[in-house]
Amino acid sequence: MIADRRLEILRAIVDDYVATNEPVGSKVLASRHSLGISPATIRNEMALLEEEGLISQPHTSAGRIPTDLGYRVFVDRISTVKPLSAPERRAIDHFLEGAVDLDDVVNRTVRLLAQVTKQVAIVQYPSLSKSAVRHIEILPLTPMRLMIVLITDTGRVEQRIVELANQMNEANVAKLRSQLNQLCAGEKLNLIPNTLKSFTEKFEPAERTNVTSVVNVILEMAIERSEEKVIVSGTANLARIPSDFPSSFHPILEALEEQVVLLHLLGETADGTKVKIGHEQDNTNLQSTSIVTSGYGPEGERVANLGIIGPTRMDYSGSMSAVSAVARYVSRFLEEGF
Amino acid sequence: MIADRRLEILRAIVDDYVATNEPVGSKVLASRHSLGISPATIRNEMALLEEEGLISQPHTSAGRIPTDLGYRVFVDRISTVKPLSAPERRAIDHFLEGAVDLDDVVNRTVRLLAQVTKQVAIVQYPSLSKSAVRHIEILPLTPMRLMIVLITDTGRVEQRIVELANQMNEANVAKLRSQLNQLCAGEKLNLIPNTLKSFTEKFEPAERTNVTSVVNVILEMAIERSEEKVIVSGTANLARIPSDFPSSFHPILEALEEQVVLLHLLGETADGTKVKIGHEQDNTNLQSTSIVTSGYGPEGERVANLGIIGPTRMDYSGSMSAVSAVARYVSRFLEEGF
DNA sequence: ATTTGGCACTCGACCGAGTTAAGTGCCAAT
DNA sequence: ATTGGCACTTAACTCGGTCGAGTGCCAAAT
Repeated sequence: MIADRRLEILRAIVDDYVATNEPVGSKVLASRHSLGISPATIRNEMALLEEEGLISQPHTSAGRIPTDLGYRVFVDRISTVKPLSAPERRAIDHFLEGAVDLDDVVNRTVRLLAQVTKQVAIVQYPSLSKSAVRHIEILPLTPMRLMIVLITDTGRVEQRIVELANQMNEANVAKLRSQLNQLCAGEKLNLIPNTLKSFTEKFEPAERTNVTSVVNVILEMAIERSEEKVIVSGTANLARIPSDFPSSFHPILEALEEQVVLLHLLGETADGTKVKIGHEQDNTNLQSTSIVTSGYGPEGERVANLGIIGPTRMDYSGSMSAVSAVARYVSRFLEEGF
Repeated sequence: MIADRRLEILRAIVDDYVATNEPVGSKVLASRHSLGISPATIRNEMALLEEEGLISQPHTSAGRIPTDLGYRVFVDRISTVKPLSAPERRAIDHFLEGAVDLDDVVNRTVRLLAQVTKQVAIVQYPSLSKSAVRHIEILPLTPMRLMIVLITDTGRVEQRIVELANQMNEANVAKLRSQLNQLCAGEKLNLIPNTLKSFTEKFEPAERTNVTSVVNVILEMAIERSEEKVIVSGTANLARIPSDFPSSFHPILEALEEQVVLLHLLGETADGTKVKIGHEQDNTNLQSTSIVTSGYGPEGERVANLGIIGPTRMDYSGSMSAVSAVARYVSRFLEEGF
């Protein structure tokens, strides 16, 4: 069990280090924070904190900096919810006013998040598989070519073009459309394959080839997990303080360009705000960074994640407040519909 | 008029500097390139090149590096089309196979371009205003809410949701849809406002409110220049060689996040491949960079731009070949349709 | 008249020694 | 248990000296 006073000192070290970006020594600590104890006492406590692996010295004659574990303890046991500033509050309350479609919502969100936290923001599109079909539209472009549009209840719209083997007239297209909608409307996407399993069987052989093409495209749109899209904003913030990433941030930028990496980073969607610090992450390119994520989407059924990524030396309280506030607000907005 | 031999020396300096990233002196120049003249002669010529403002010395006892003007002369008068390597050729010939929609095409293009040139790639979506309406679709979501989908002949799809003041039944929606398509199909987007000018007048006052809402949304979609979208890939390449951007590349990353800046950067769409070098650009944040752009789209009517951005010290021949090859290929692909 | 070798000169990069300042650990005194 | 004092460590900075790459210029060679 760690003594309270020692935790208080850890907090002071984290606060100071985050603010100044310089290892903090016992003397400045005593003078800047009024802890009521002398530098010598602080030194004793710091020795113990170091023994526990919560802080370390870059070199013998330098001050201390928190380790990843130190930040972890800070986040879990010390940090308090930092209330957002009035302007931040105001920005978050209004940034989605007048958003026209899902793209717009996601784009505004990622930009706001980057701006408020001064970090790199990441927002995942509401995952298709957890949402339900609102409408399927089939448009004849030419007699041999259809456009299929799939609209989900999260406001997402996917379109594909399908080439037909045989001509298909307007009437048949209309019939197909209404049949498909009758079957699929309101159905969860991951159940669609099951729903359409025996759909093609009802058709005449002459028509069946075309119908099969259409159904296959719809299945593709419904299943396609790889379509889980992620967007990023504020990469410039990485370079704000060059010393944050001593060994060049080329690898970090590289990682941020890979959809797969980002998806893995955001992790499983779930309620609440989560933090991953430095080496707690698998990706070796990102072990000098921390991420703060939160699920969002309709109450009780989080449908995607959003979050920020920055140096391990970040303002955790502020980032966590901002991320969860934005997630809450977007969730509410999505629930209300556009 | 600059003597041929002097140009030959300029070429050698550019080649060497691009390859090594180090100021090049008269001795190495004489040994690496077999120019048939002694270092002393080269020194004399270099003094003249410097007088003309084509090269400069970082400091008195260093070799020479090309100035922006030097690169300009290199690009205009010396550089030859560098044939693409076999693997590059092959990559460019196949990267669009199996692309499913416009998003997919643009995304693949930007990634390929970044990969081939090892620079930051920028691709503009085919501009709406120069393309024509292929189809307008209206879907009733609820009796008070419609979704409008606009499909252009460049394969672009825009959707908006519109709230109605009064209910509207399926039959009326269908009527409206067919009337709108009759009027607009094949029409250039920038002519749409004119086409629909007096459209609402034909309707009963009871219907007119709803029809006006719908028409307004369509006009919004047609006019909306700000919807000109640009995507970027390969920002990690900026950080590949840190010394390329001595004074931190924070400002560059920042500029690359602004749609407006990117659009301005790509400039007017036009045929052919264009190069802007260093200070030839307006944006002060980007004066340590050069950009290579090319228009693409159907023959004779270029509809958007794509290009790359990198340090002024870049392989201009290679970049220009790659950019124009990719532009050519995408144009052909778009012309054929999906 | 051009090219070339030679030579004195310039200036950043590198090296090593010395100094400074921040910070520590330990110990004896409170 | 806390504190002031003190010896110790070490990165960062400074200074002088050397080294080497590169230049410009001039006189000799072609």
